[in-house]
Amino acid sequence: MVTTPAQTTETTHGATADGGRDRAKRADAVRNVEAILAAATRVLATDPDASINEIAKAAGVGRVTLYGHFDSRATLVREVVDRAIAQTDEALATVDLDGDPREALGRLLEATWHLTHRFGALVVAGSQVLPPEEMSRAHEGPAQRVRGLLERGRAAGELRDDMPVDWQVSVLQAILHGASAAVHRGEITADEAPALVRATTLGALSA
Amino acid sequence: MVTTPAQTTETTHGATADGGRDRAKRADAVRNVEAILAAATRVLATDPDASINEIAKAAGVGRVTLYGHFDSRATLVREVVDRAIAQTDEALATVDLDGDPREALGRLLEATWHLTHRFGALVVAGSQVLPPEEMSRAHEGPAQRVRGLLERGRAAGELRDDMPVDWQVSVLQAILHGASAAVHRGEITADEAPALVRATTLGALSA
DNA sequence: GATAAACTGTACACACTTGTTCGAGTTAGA
DNA sequence: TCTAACTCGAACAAGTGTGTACAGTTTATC
Repeated sequence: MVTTPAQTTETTHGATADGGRDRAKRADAVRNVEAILAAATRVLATDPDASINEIAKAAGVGRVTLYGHFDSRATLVREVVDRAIAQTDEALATVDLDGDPREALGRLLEATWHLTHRFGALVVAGSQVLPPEEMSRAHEGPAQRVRGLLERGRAAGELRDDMPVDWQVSVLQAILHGASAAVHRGEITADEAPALVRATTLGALSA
Repeated sequence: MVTTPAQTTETTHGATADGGRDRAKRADAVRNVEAILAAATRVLATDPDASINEIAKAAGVGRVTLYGHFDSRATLVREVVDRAIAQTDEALATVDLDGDPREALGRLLEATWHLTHRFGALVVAGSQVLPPEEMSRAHEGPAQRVRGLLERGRAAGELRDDMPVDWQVSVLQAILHGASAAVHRGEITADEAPALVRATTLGALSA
């Protein structure tokens, strides 16, 4: 699902606020917004300090065009982080978390791995421009899903319950990010990563 | 062991290169160099983008004084990272890695945990200004120690050997950094961290 | 006590980034 | 076809950070 930014302020070269226009946004404008968001996601995932100029170039648009769609770098980063979290939540929503907790955890990890690898350092970029509560709130949906499954596994005696569940969520995230970093360093391949993440995480969390 | 920077270029206010002076560095200069290195370590461990100004203030010296001892921000960061790695290697050298591999791993993790928590994002700061090979080389000593122990545990059948040993080294590092981040977020305390790290890592790596 | 080493605040130059303005050209959609 | 939406390069302003120069002050060591 593609979300486009709500432009609530007038842009500098006369483009009106959404509320004031007689018709929907032009097709090339819609395409450019999507190109900017995709480029920002890609670039910020590996370099959270990337400039507006670098993002605009990666998107194939001018800086003024980017500013025509996003009020500031912070606005763009917020939009990109929100989209990533929404896509994560949406992808996790399709994962079957019923049945055996350990098998469900394996399925969850498979889905989550791809998202973590794709979004990488985006969280760092977000942390630099967004307040901590906003970042925390953004993460709550996906984290709650994971926590719910871990609670079920602990209650069933399949996952260890001698450590805080929030710590277990952190471990899961740490292993996922570590796998992404290892792929970037060339130590493992992206194909090998899911199985390694699954085996390692299940080993760490199993009763 | 304190290492001081080798000043191979003349500084702006006439201080000569080490080779050219008739006597050792003054005591207050030695003290300032140590203050700068300690401040840089502390500041960069939590904010890898910290400016020269922030580091100088934290060290209680002027910016020009800092530039008197270090040619550039990159030079300072390199020195700080090298010191951290040397201190890590030195601390690990005192850990008894003989006997039962799992127990030895527990002792290694206890020592490593403190270092990881202390140095935190220093690695990020280093990665931003140093070439990848240099960062890799810097890590080789400590990583080799860990790898050696893991190989021994694998050969003894105590640690799982169905995954690459370099991946296991990455997992160990990921869990350590994850624990440090969890302490910073207030999810666990620094006192709880060692036991959690030990239990989780042994779970993840045990046969 | 003398003197060189060391420190410091101020100022400057340069580079980069963010955000804005302008005027001209292009494009999409009615 | 017409026109408003949209794009864009150039230029500008402001801010930040890095690194250098200067001149005066302070400190340590012989």
